[in-house]
Amino acid sequence: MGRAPCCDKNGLKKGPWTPEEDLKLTNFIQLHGPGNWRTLPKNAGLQRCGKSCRLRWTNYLRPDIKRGRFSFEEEETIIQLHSILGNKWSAIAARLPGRTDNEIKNYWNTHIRKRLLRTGIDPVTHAPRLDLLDISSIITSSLCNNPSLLNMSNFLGTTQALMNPELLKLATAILSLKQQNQMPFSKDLQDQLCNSLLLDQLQPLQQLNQYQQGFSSEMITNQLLMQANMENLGNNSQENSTPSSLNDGFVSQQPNNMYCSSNATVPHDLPENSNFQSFYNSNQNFSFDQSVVSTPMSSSTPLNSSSTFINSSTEDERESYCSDLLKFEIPESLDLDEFM
DNA sequence: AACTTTTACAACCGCATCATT
DNA sequence: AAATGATGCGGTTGTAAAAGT
Repeated sequence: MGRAPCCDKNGLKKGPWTPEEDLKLTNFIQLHGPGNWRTLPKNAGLQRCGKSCRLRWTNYLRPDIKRGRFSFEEEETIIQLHSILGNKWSAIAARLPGRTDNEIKNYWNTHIRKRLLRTGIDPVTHAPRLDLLDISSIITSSLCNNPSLLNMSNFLGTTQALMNPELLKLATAILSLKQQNQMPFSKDLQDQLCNSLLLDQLQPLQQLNQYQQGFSSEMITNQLLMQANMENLGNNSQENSTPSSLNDGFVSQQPNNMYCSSNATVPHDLPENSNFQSFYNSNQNFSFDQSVVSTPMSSSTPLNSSSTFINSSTEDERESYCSDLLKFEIPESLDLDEFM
């Protein structure tokens, strides 16, 4: 299929719009409607291409655009919708009256994405960023080599201590070599080194308040243990001696997605293979607010019609809320940018 | 106060898709 | 069926304002 340029660029203005141009465009559209974008600029007396006019109108001048700060609920909605729809900004915008796809995309990239990263959530998968840490191999190894790690507080403390990126890199490198039998040390020395890294020479264990309460810590733990066990089964049948009590106690759920809503109903229009669908299938007690996840294209019910807004919430408050939801924080010392 | 860096967001670009000829 | 044109969409860039040094 051929694709002609949207307009003749010669002599056409680019860059920020002036108030005069805005006025011309607004007046013309109010009088004649948008009509044909290609011919509009000429008819409206604008030295712009039609595409530029369309963008200016749809993203900025349209009278039904809600400007100003995103409300807390809008933000929550964006996050939930993004976890289902991905970067389908127009689809997300369709469920947020008065907001444009461009605005939501910008807000995502400048605020939400960063906040999710800070709180240890992968903004693409919406799952805890375990990918940051090749932690499963560490846990697998340490569990097998040191049964005392089965003590939960030790386990979690170790996990948190490993957030030190330098130690983490060292530990993963050593374990990687160890798994490939490429360690230039004796087995005893290897085990000693691994255990030392994990237990003895790391930072002092920190308070684990955040990990010791709420379902989220359990979910994370489950996921870690699941991964550890899976790798154990797949990679090392000889070492597959993890006590069954480990499975019994913790590997009962496998949540992939950390978001849940207290007043939950079930979306019914999701693709069969969507992450959400698989999550939902295995977690029927989790679901989403119908007001948030409405049937695409069939519902234009405003999302905020009967909801409580928290417009005054600050960035910090929002972050705090996010952390409360997720109960999973990466220490400040961990440089997330390094992993982006 | 001057300079540098970071942040926020408007605008652009190129591709995909749909409609029309 | 193929070519062409219009529009929609998502990724990226440019730049003004704010924050930091």
